[in-house]
Amino acid sequence: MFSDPFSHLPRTACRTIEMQKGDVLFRQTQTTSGLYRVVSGCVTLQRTGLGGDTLTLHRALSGGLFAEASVFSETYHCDAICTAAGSVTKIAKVDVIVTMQYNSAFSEGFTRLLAVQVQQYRAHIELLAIPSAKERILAAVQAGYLDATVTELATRINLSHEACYRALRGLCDDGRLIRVGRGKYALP
Amino acid sequence: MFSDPFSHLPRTACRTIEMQKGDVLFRQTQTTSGLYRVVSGCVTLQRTGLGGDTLTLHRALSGGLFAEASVFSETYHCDAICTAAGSVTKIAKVDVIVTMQYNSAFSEGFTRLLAVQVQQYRAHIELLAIPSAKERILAAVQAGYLDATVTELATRINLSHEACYRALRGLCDDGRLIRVGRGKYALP
DNA sequence: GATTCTTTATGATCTGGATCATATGTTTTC
DNA sequence: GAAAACATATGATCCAGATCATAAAGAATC
Repeated sequence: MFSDPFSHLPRTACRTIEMQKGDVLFRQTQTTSGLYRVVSGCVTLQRTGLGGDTLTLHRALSGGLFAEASVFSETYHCDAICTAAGSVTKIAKVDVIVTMQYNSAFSEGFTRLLAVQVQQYRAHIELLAIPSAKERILAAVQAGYLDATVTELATRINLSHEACYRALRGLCDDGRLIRVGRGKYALP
Repeated sequence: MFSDPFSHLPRTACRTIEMQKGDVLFRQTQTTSGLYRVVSGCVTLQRTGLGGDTLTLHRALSGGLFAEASVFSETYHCDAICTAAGSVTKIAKVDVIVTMQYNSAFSEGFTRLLAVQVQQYRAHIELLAIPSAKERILAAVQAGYLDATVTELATRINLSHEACYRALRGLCDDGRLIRVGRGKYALP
């Protein structure tokens, strides 16, 4: 595993912000000032269309970054709203830009981090395209998605938890998965 | 719109490769030598698990890049198989690495390109999570997805074309979309 | 220009997953 | 330690989208 590229930044580059549900971190069209990492809680990125309808663009959870592209843009392209209380670390855009220019380890690390995310999102999109619940779950287990609760897995792959449990049982009946304990499954 | 960062590379960095269906561009565990852009045709990235099952990680179409992360890795993490005849441009890893270090316009452009892709994939994943066909299609039209055929739109958002057409009609009946022609729909 | 192929479009039927309902076991809260 | 909340798990029923079938229109090929 690779170290966090943001550790190359000056300590002053990172500022922790506490947030309550409903707090707005930034608004669309505001001048960009930084990117963020969620420490705890949840932040939803969304955009409001001309008709007033809200389009959700991302839900950033604990450990996840968001607004990376703001480094390259004058203004934010959406709103960031706290949807579960917690805290975020704001990483100052100025420091990111300067460090990118003068510290190649940071520059490379940041780019690598984005490239790996691209990989992961592409794979996830392919997985979501698998029509059958059973096959999708098997692929998800193979891809290492079952690292928390089964209900979280279900949500993550767009299934109800009932469908998820049933398919897990079906896969065990088929000998394609092994139930090693309550909520725990392994590949044979 | 931003220019292609790869235009900063020396001309010798890019090599066009013709491919037939079934051709292998690289194999998992092979030493990395470059990343690719699809000129025409289709390339599928896949990984074979211990059980012999194949997991599709990405389908790269015309204009799309793949194997960006190979720049940061010793070996390819999957196989790249041609699934529709055409050609790809192979971009030499060595040139990417060197240009990244000495040409900040390239470095920044490449990083931006990845950041924008992250944004787009995240938004796509949120869209795929919309349960109802009608709402998913409306969101897709709002997000600009209906830029080709309705059947392509349907596939892209994991719906059958029949469900897609029916939902489009429903949205028109509701006054939430306007049918401006055969296969053409606009927002009110 | 005729033929073939593809896209658009619709109706009927089927089905796999969603929803509803319930129970048990585990974890968290007080 | 008791109560509340949450995760795991299952059965029954429902339903929204998939599948099957068909037709018309438009694009591509010869």
